[in-house]
Amino acid sequence: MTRRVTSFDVAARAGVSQSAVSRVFSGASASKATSDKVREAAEALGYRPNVLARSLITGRSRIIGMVVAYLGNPFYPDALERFSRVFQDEGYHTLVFTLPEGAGDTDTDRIIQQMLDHQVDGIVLASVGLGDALAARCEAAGIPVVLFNRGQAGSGLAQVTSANRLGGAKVAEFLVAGGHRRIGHVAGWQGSSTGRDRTEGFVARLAELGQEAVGIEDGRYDHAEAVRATDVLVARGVDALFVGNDHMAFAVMDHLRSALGLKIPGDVSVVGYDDVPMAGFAAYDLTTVRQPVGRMVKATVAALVNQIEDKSAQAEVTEIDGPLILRGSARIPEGLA
Amino acid sequence: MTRRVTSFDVAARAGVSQSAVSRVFSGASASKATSDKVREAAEALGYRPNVLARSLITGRSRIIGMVVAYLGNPFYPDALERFSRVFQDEGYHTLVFTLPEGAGDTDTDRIIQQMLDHQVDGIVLASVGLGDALAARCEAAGIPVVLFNRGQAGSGLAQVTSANRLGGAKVAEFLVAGGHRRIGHVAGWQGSSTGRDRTEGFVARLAELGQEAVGIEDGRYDHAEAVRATDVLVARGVDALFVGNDHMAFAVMDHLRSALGLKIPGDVSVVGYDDVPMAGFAAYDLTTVRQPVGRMVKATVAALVNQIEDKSAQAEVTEIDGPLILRGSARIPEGLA
DNA sequence: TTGAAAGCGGTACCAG
DNA sequence: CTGGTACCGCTTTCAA
Repeated sequence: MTRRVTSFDVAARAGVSQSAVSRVFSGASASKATSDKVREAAEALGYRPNVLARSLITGRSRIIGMVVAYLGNPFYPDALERFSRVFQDEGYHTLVFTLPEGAGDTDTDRIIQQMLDHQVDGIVLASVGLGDALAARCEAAGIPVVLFNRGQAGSGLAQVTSANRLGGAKVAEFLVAGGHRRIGHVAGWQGSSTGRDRTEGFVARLAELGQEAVGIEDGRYDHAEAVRATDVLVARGVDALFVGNDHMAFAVMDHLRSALGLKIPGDVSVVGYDDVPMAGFAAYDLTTVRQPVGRMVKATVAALVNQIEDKSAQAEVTEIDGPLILRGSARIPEGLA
Repeated sequence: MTRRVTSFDVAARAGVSQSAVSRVFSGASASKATSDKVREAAEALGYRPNVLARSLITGRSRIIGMVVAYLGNPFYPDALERFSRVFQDEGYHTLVFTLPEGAGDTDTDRIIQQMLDHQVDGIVLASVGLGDALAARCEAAGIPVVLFNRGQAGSGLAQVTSANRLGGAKVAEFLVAGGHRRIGHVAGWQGSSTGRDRTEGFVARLAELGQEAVGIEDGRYDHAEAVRATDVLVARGVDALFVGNDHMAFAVMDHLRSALGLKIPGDVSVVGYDDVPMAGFAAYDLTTVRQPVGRMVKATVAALVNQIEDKSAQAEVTEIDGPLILRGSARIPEGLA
């Protein structure tokens, strides 16, 4: 293990000052002649600037802290993968923290603390709430935070979601147009903005169409809960089910078919939300609402980078709109889909 | 945004030297009196040591670089989650890199380079090969590498896998004991040690039991390929299928049922490998081989930390053994399961 | 044990 | 544009 090559080594070999080397690699002004000499020497020596030293003085680490909670829901690995890639393209790197199952404020606190210790330039919280105290700490430290796929009213935090209310409304339209008159709803966790918004949009549009849900049960984004909710709704004789997210929807369809012996579609139509990769399976050929994950991720990154680079930038609340595509095996109404 | 509190501030307030503060926080020798004064002052000021500065001088960042390739396969998000947690417990943090679909050596090269730039203390490659040149670079930089869930013969790299050969053999026993005589195999990618080993163990034990597979097709860990392979094998009249991993197995079962209209079990039994969370679905109540993910992760972390802390430690090849549990909906032989 | 001082490897401001 | 120099915040000898 040979000693690290430093900018001094490069300077010596190139016959310039160490400052010159620094300028060349930090993109500051330098004549072409100097630049060439330096690059050549660096190349020969295998020199790479020390990121730590740079961060120490500039005060920016080019590292983003990312907190993910539900990696069991295929939506998040997908998002994580995109994040890491997009950040990389922007010259940032991703320090990942996962939150235990029943994590409390203490856990979140510790994690945030660790991020601050590492001088992250920004934080992405994927479906994780942030206590007001912590938000304040981040603000005091001057670290931008963006909430991904979850809003927090009045938090003053930047947040990116998709048009969940609109999505919920579309599902209502879809099912009603499909001739369903006994529609049930296995809701996403009502403690989350995402869950609430979808439900709200759904219920509101249903009412506009002169209908009311046969029943609404909170599935809490949990398989077992979703199954329980399904049983309740099936007992009330639903002919269609709107499930708060695909992860639950798979379990629900599975339960309907295997345990309850119902046909989908036929006995009951099911519509999910998220369009996670698994939706490709034939047996789970779910009618679903596509979330524009790609654009959500890009918007999140943009919002973060924006705040990092321009400290005066406002924390904005972004709602990604767009063609929420419905498709799949539910009884498809004419003119829709 | 107030200026960061430094060890000097704490020193001033505690009435000691800055060195004293440093010692207290780096666990070096200090009298109880000093220690108390310092801690109190630190507490009052909200002081936290600057990780970057510390890393710069110590040469250890306490950051692990982790490269993941197939986040689409539920096995990996699960592993990632465990890694991040176990590393956290050990006082390390996880910098995540994802590899694009058809990533070549260039991509891996760039990623490794970035890790080196960040002075990671160690690298975990989850199912990603590492070119010899790159391995050499890591070695030169004195950075330990551990291959997770994939071996690379003669690489001299530390690697952790489970007993894949044994697992494959157990599947052979299981299916034969279940009375199957026309067994097919949708293999895991034969370019991977994991895939090869499972297949080898399977084939060898089958031979010992006086049987031969009706057919072996490489599924390449890909849905479409697995489905294609399934068609081929079904055409040959298989009554049982061993699929190289659960991710493919779900697609295979799905195809068998939905497209081909076969009953599982009944027309054909299916055994997968990995025991990813989805296996809990009733319709996909897959008979599967459980990989001891938890222990694999712990072993990987241990191997890495070991090499980091004791530079003279050997890069070991670990094969996690243990009760590979078979279960699920396949035709279950007496005395097994 | 303790404090003073020398770095770790860069960046940024300075005068030239 | 260039080189000299202070400094980022901490760890680590070294004497005292």
